[in-house]
Amino acid sequence: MVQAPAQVHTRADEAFDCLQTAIVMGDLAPGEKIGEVELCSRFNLTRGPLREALGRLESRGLLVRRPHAGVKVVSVSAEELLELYRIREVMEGLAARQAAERMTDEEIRDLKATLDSHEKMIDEAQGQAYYQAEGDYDFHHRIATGSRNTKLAQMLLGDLYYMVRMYRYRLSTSAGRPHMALGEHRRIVEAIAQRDGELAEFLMKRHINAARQNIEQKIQEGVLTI
Amino acid sequence: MVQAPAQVHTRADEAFDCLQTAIVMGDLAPGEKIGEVELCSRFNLTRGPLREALGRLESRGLLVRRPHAGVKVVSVSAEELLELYRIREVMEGLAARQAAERMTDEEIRDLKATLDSHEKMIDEAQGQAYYQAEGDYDFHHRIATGSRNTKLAQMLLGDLYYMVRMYRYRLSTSAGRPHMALGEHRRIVEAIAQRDGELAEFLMKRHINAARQNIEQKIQEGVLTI
DNA sequence: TTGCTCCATTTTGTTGACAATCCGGCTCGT
DNA sequence: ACGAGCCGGATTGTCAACAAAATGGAGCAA
Repeated sequence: MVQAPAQVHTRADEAFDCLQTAIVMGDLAPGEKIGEVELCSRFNLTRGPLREALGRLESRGLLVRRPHAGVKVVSVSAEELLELYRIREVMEGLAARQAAERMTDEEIRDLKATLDSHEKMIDEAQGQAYYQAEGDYDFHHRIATGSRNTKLAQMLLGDLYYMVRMYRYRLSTSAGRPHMALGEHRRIVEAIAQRDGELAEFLMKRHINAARQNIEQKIQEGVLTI
Repeated sequence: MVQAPAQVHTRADEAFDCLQTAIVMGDLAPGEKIGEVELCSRFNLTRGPLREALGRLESRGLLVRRPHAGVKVVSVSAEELLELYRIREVMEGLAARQAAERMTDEEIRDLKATLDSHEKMIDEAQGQAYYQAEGDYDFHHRIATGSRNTKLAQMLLGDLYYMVRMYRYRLSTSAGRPHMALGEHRRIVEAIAQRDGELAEFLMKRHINAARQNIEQKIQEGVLTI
């Protein structure tokens, strides 16, 4: 979807991608228990590759599987969603620090350009928070890969983001935050451009902390029901 | 092995555990390419469950798989091992902080008792750094679960520790560090007992940072060849 | 009526065989 | 002699049928 797979030749990879996007997009509701044969008919697969993909998904924590009892999409509680942001805070803080130390000048230029395009998108489609959500993901994606920390990027991109995005589609970010978030992004990039890792880490942690508090507030207001 | 699986009924789980421990213990050398049928005969399995386990292992980053070309155990470079410690630093720092806020009094008592038994083990089998390594793992394991952060514990226990342990068996920790590490552990537990999350986080980060520097130094000395 | 037990159906777990793909060695041409 | 193309063997990916286990309902007893 957003992360173009190099080449998906095998059926199992195909099944994996299909299921993953289906879960993230909400086509498969959290807590929903699904039979293997139904999934096979829905995605035109046989059970062999499907089971392999199921194993991968389970290992990533997107679904749980009880022996002989079937699989069901994982349902994350409000508390667990907030915990996810706590993890993001420290991990992306590290990513920002390492990105400041290791990103190439060209990557930093691209990053700035990305922010410019995000700003245009926000201005054009104001209120359409969806684009902001995608843009936000794009920003954090670049920082993660820019850290040159293979495992860190793998954990952020492969584990955390999918779980977060799973809820992004449901709870489009609040109206006021896109502009604020963009400003925070700009300051982070500035710190990276100045190769100030410590500052970049601090700003990134504060940025994600703000996002978490935003969600927390909405939950307390009863706007968000998870 | 060290983590008794609740109940491994399915063959795929069995295969997963076998392969995982085989990789961690070094029975399957990093970079070694292995055929599916050979694995089947070695662990008395059929290819179905094996492939499912292989998918899970790949998803966890313990082995890589090229379509139609076979699987090979992942080989981590020295730089990547150090990067792993950087990730541990921030994640376990968070775990320590949350553990200080959320562990029950009983869990803290158990944690102290664990340290006492570690001390005895170190005194009895001095030089035998192996026990220390296991004890160290046990300590960090308890902190991770004590954080009450499901995903955090899952990522630490399911992803990072296995990769770290993969090298622990090869590069038994240096002679002097066990005693020092134990002292650091004690101070961390003290901070947790006082419910001082901030201090616990700081101490844990410094503890892991020290371990990282220890490894880094040994690599530069040429003692460690990875 | 309520609870338990037993049974049948459905679903999962497993197996072995089949088809597609890649790697190594060989032959042939220049 | 050296490189390119080709073929055979082996290995992986896929499939459909078989066996085991659990859920749900029906029947019976209290």
